[in-house]
Order: sequence, then structure tokens, then C-alpha cells
Amino acid sequence: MATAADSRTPSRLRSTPSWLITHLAKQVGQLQAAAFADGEWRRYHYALLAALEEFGPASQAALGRRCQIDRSYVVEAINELSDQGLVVRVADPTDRRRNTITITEAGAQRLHQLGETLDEVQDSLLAALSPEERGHLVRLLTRALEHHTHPPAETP
Amino acid sequence: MATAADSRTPSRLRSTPSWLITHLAKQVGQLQAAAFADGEWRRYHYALLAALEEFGPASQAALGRRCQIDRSYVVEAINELSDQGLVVRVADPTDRRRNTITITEAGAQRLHQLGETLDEVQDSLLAALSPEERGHLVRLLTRALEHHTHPPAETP
DNA sequence: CCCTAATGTTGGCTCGGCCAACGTTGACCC
DNA sequence: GGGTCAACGTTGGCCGAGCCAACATTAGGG
Repeated sequence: MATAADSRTPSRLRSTPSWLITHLAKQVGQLQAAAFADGEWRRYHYALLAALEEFGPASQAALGRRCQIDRSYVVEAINELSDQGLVVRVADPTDRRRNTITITEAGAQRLHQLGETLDEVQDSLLAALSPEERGHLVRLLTRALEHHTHPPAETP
Repeated sequence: MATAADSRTPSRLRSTPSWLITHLAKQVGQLQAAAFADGEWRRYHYALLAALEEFGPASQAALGRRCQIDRSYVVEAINELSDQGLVVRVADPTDRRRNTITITEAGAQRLHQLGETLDEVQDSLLAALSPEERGHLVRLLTRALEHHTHPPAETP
């Protein structure tokens, strides 16, 4: 008895940005999981492929920095990507510590496929918002995030 | 060599709402962890106390629904809260399946303490945004979220 | 030449979210 | 009244992600 009335969220939470953000992130997780239920998909694949396509071949460490992924996860993800032929891993002759990762033709295709599916995810995520509002939201989120990734200025 | 140049995020990611949201959520996690480094703190404590204060005593299941927490986590969290005397768990005489959870005076105090610390977290989270922008962000996030929690209308 | 730092890789820890199971108990209906 | 179904609290497990430590190899700078 009472599943309607007692499911109201405390106002303290509804007005707290961090709560809203973490819960929206939960929604993101579910929507992505649903969209990629097929199987072959890791959250990071898209990020890595995107970085490779935009900036060209790079070392694993550089990829991790760009996508903000831990080095250990880069290893796994690149393994999977290269198993599928979406990416090529070659030892860098000029620096024998590094591997040079290069995106393949198939990788670029997959990137675009994933991109389309991801677009649909965004659509259902932000279904309640108009295009202008979505743009606004993206700008606000971007500014908030950038403030943490490059700390803007010291106050000495 | 090159930690500055190769740390640029792919534009595909920067413009993807889901990516922004999950990464902001990561920031939330770190900021909260830093703010509550003292120890005695679970992500859920605040939510549960807030629900109890706003809506009065409730069963564990109702709390879970309100805060969107899994029943299993409610058990743990209520254990911890009652160990600290912030909450009282009594068997409901009218329905012997239920426990009635009630917030104590100490619990209310703790709620407000946590609230203040949380406010600081919001401040540093959204440091890059003006008060108006923060309000705007909250409204946008709220609308996006509500669309998923109460699905608005069916399209028959 | 030595010391530091970066790289790729492996492994482990923790937390959150999710789901399954179970025994107990209420509600509902024939 | 008995039987069925649903809710409740509780325990347990699985999986994904973030984080950090360690290690051997290799570059680079003093």
C-alpha cells in the first residue's frame, strides 16, 4: 500500500546539484546499457576511437590523458579494440617504451556507428528539453567541468 | 614529453551530454570524498535523514523508494545510522513486516551539519558558474530527471 | 654514469547499482 | 477458513568503474 505517495523525493535532494548529477549519470548508464545490449561495447571504446580519429595515432598514455581514463583500463580497451581489428598497436621505434595506436578503417566506421547510437541515447536522456535548452545545458556542464580539469587561476 | 598538448579532450566527447554528465559525476564523487574524509559518512546517510525529516517516520522500503536506493543498501545505511543514534528502528506493531524508522534529535543535527558541508561541495563543483547559472542548471537537470522518474505520457 | 621519470602491464581494493533468494507477514478472494 | 499473491527486511552475490601500487623496461638530464 502506497507506492505513489511515498515515492516523492525529498526536496533537499531535488535541489542539490550533486544529487541531480549523480542520478542523471545513473540514467546515462542504464540508457547506454540498453542501447548497446548487443554486447560488443565498452564505455571507453567510443572515447578512444574518437581521440584517435581526431588527433591521430598516439601512445596509450596520451590516450588515457585525453579521455581521462586510467592507464590500466586503456590496456584492456585497446586489447579489445585491436582484437576486433578496429585499432593497430605497434611498438614505437623512436621510443621503445611506447606503443603507437592507430585507428583502422574499420575502426573509423565503428566510431560512426557508435556515434549514431550514442546520439539516440542523448535524445532519450534529454527528451524533456528543447534543442536550445540542450545546448544551454551542454555549455553549463562544459564550463563546470573545465573549471576542474584546467584549474583556471591561482589566488596567491 | 608532451603532457600539455596531448591532454586535450576529443571534441566528440566534449559535446556529448552523457559524457559531460558522467564526468561531472566523477568530480562529485571526488569532491564529496574529500569533504567527508573524516570517515563517518556514506553517500546515502544524507538522503535518508533528509527523507525522514521531511516526510516523518517511514518504513525502510518507503525510504528506498523516495531516495531511489536499493533495499539492501537501506538496510546497511540504517544499521550505521542507528548505531550512531541518529535514527531509531522500531518494529511496526500494525504491520509486523515493517520497521518504522524515526529520526532522532541527533540525527536532525547531523543532517544540518552534512547539509552545510554539502553546500560547500556544490560551491566548488559549480565554482565556474554564477548563481543564476546554477539555478538554471538545476532546473534543466531536474526536468531531464523527472522525465525519467515519472514517465510523462504514453503515446498510444 | 647515475638518478629520476615515463611507459605498458598486472593485480588488487572499494564503492555503487543491480538482482535473486529466503522466511515472515498482510491483504485479498473464493 | 484456507489459499494465493504481494510486500517487507535481510543476506548474498555479480559486475562495472575509479583508484592506486608495483614492476620491469626505457629515456632523458645532471
